[in-house]
Amino acid sequence: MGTRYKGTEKEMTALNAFIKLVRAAESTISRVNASLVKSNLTESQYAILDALYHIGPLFQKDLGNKLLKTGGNITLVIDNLEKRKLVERERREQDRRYFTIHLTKQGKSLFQKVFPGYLKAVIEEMQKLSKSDQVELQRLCKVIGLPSGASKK
Amino acid sequence: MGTRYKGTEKEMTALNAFIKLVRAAESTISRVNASLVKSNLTESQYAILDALYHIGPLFQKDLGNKLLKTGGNITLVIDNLEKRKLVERERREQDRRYFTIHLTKQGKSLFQKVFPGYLKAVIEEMQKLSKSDQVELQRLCKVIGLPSGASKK
DNA sequence: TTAATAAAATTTAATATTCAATAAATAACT
DNA sequence: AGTTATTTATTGAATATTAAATTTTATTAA
Repeated sequence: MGTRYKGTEKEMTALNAFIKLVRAAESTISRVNASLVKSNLTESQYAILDALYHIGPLFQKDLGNKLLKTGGNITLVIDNLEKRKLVERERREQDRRYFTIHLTKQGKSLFQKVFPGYLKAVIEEMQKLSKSDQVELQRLCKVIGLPSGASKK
Repeated sequence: MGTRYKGTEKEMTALNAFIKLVRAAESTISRVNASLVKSNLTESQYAILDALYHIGPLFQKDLGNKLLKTGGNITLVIDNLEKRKLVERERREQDRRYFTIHLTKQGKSLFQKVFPGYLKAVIEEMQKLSKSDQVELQRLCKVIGLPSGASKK
């Protein structure tokens, strides 16, 4: 496993930690996503429905920030969701640059149908770790996820 | 942070661990990938050059398995690398279904130019954690990354 | 040996993703 | 007011990604 590169111990530790982190995330995501196949939702589409359901209507800009995606990407995924009438764009009258995206009745209903299976898949993945290890993983990932130099004032 | 969903403690722990894992991986990847911009390599292209450099020539099938990508995807990324003359396909005479992919001189040279910066970026990311925490992260991710039911005989 | 099966790679169609350029609307400034 | 700058969203071009169908080659079975 890990890298074949032979370097200093410090390099090897960092490289192996990075590789295992990325692998763990990617393989877990792909298994969890299998729960979305039945409803013909992609991961990106699901992520948007999830945000809208649990947070409420959002601007495209906010969705992009939350999901770490570019504006162009959000535009297209919203387009595809809108074609299926799962979400709607609504122009904001106070500031017409914004579109508020909200779930339609069908979008809400589809999400409610899909979420339990998604949650179940996540739990199945995470239960490979004890509860305390899951908490430990949260701690480590929280640090790693911070933007570089976040500790600087 | 974490999910807005309100469920049982077990659900919340699993969901938050999953979300933080995915976030940590994605945000780290995007920062590390910034080191590839100068050389006009995408993440996928870099991953293939890396594998070929550190492991040696591989069949497309092997690359797909190693990188967790489909055959169709590998075909296209190899196409794009081949256009830039960074890799070459070589038909295997013993079994003409296979192509051996190997680095060209230019591919090897480009990789050698890019790798130090990539490694530096990885180290910078991982040094947010102490060495022992990096090792701990490896341990947790190794478990998480295993296929579900891997413990079953 | 022929027929069926399997395996590696390619192609096609659909969606995703980024970056860069553009359009439209608002905000800020003189 | 009028110009400039900023912000949100869209578009276009390039690459990525998957799933499913197809092609080519090799293996197995009858």
